[in-house]
Amino acid sequence: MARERVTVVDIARAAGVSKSTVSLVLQGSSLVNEATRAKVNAAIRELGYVYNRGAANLRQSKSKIIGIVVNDLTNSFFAELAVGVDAVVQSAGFVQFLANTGEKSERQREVIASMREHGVSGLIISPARGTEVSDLAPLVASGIPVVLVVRDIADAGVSSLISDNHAGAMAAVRHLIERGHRRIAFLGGFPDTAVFEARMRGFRDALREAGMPAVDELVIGSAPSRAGGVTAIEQAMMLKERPTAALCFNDAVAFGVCDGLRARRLEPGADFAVIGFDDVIEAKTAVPALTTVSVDPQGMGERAAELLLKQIMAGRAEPEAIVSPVRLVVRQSCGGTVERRVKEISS
Amino acid sequence: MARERVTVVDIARAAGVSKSTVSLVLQGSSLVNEATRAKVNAAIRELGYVYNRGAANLRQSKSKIIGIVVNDLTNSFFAELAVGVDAVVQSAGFVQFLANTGEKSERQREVIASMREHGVSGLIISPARGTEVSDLAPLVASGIPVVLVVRDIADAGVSSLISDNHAGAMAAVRHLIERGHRRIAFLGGFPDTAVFEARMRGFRDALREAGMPAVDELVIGSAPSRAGGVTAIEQAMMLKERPTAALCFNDAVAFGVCDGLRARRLEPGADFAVIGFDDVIEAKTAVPALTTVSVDPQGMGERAAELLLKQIMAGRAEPEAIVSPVRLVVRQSCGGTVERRVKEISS
DNA sequence: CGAATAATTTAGATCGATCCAAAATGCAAG
DNA sequence: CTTGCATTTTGGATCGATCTAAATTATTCG
Repeated sequence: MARERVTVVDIARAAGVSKSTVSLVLQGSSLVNEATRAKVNAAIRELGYVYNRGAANLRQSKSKIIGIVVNDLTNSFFAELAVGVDAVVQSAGFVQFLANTGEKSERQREVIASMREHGVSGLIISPARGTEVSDLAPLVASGIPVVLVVRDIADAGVSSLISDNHAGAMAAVRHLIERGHRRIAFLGGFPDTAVFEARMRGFRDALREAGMPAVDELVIGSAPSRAGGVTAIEQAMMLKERPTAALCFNDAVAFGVCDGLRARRLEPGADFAVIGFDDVIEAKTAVPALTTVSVDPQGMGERAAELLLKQIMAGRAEPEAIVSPVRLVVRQSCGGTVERRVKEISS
Repeated sequence: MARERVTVVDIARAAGVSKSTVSLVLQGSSLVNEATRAKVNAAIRELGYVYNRGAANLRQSKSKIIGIVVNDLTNSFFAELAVGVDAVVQSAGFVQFLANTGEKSERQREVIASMREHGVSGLIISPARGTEVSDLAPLVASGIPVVLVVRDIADAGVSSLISDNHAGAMAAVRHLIERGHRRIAFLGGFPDTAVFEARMRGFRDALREAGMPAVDELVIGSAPSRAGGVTAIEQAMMLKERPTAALCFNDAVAFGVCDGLRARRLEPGADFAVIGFDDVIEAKTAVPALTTVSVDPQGMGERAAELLLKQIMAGRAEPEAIVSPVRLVVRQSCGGTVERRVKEISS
């Protein structure tokens, strides 16, 4: 196998036309006669021609590649985000370079550089923890469109698409208060991130609004993972005055909290109210189904991709900062008996 | 911003040398004098030069891109697989094109074609359901290295890396029998897939080995998801003679089965033994921790990537069919009290 | 039928790097 | 101060497509 590459010249020869004509056909130009177009297409099929996008890009100096870099692909939130991006991007005729940084900003620098070398025409980035404006500076200076998702970086000078973490957290806590809870914990997440900060502020503001004190020992950070949730709830249950409900940093933490409760023979939902954040797919089917603030990761990926494509098409666009509305989906884990009751929040 | 592209010629001019010399420096050639190398590197930094890999690829007719196409990225098994591939591939200086087919073979055809046009130098494919040899034929005919993972396709003429599904299922069922279970179900998965077939065969063979009858009504297919697991266990518990244990098609199904059991006030582990398949990260931290046949998705991704890279380097390699060993990790969900007892199976 | 106009087709330069063969330079020995 | 050999550097062709401007062919019409 592995025979010589078939090029436009080969198929031009086979079809008895010039390579220019072949190029026209490849681009679906209307300038070319039906009969010749048919001849050329026949030759293309005959010789098993494969278009060389790299060569075309070189001449046109633009590509149909977009890059997406995520901080943790093993977290299904980000996997779903990537799926959303992929769907939009593919149907626009682009392909995506996907890289996982695993929260390491060194690797993030490398992969962004690598993507630039490959000539991506736009980049969607969910920044690694601790990413600074200076990490992104050379990229934004180059003028290629960038959309930040999930985590914003102040003054980076690029578009961003984040969810309304503050409003979501407030709505969740209000709901818990309405149900009669008076000792509510905020569990999980790394305290030095903007997302944590926003959700925690929502938590605090809702308590203040209800005239309830914010007890510091009820805010317990941890890794934003299932395992982190287990340790956070364990710590919470060691307190003299235990909480009766918790808003969790994200769904993974919430699942861990449920696990940890069961390990102490407490039934999530019945004995202790748990609310998550993100609404990953498993949230709906878990038992008990998880009450959570729905961020719709896949939809967010789609919107990020659309925003990026818009900017790519427009050439030069003003950076937009979009805050995506969020809604509380009440399921069983917060003691609700009402399935599928949905509260619209917004912004 | 968005100024003119800086090319080798520009930096050659700035450094007062020829573009050939610059090219040599870029490739880290030892032919070039230390002093000039320094001058060139200075100019590169000064002008903010970005290497154009596309142009280089054109001349060298080889790229540092590998493609990975997965059938369902929202399944964390495949997300982890992709992470494993990414890790190896990145440290070998490659980047990965990742595409999600969502089990649609039409989309699979498109993305494979697109990747070929972009000149990937190798492809790792976890085929969509119902992929035929003919779907892959043009690809393998082109001679570019391909590694099939997770699902093999007979006679495709390419390398494959699958887990030892048969041995894994047998070990799991043997374990359940040792614990005294006599009515064991096989739950979840689409019956028309090779993976299902292999795992089910292992299930049957272990029963036969123990002289136990294989009861058809105890084999219940479903979607290979958490939701599918819920419906499968519900169906199983409707039988007159209920099972006391189940081997599940994969971990997602197993989690669903646990959910379904709880919904009936049965505690997985204590009241009913559940064994999964794959060993996704959550298996360890779930409560009860899931006994499962460990496939190590991330490790599998790494090995697939290594195999592919080997073939790319070798130019032309014989297709290998690797069956990756698998081990039963006994945790709590099968009623075990022994934590972290590990049985090595193999093949 | 020939000029004018419209519809097709094409030669050759070009994108940004690599590679080859050949030229330029440095250095040691005679 | 050459000659000979090793070390560096370089011009120009090349990869496979696109693009421009111009050439060719077809069609219309007075």
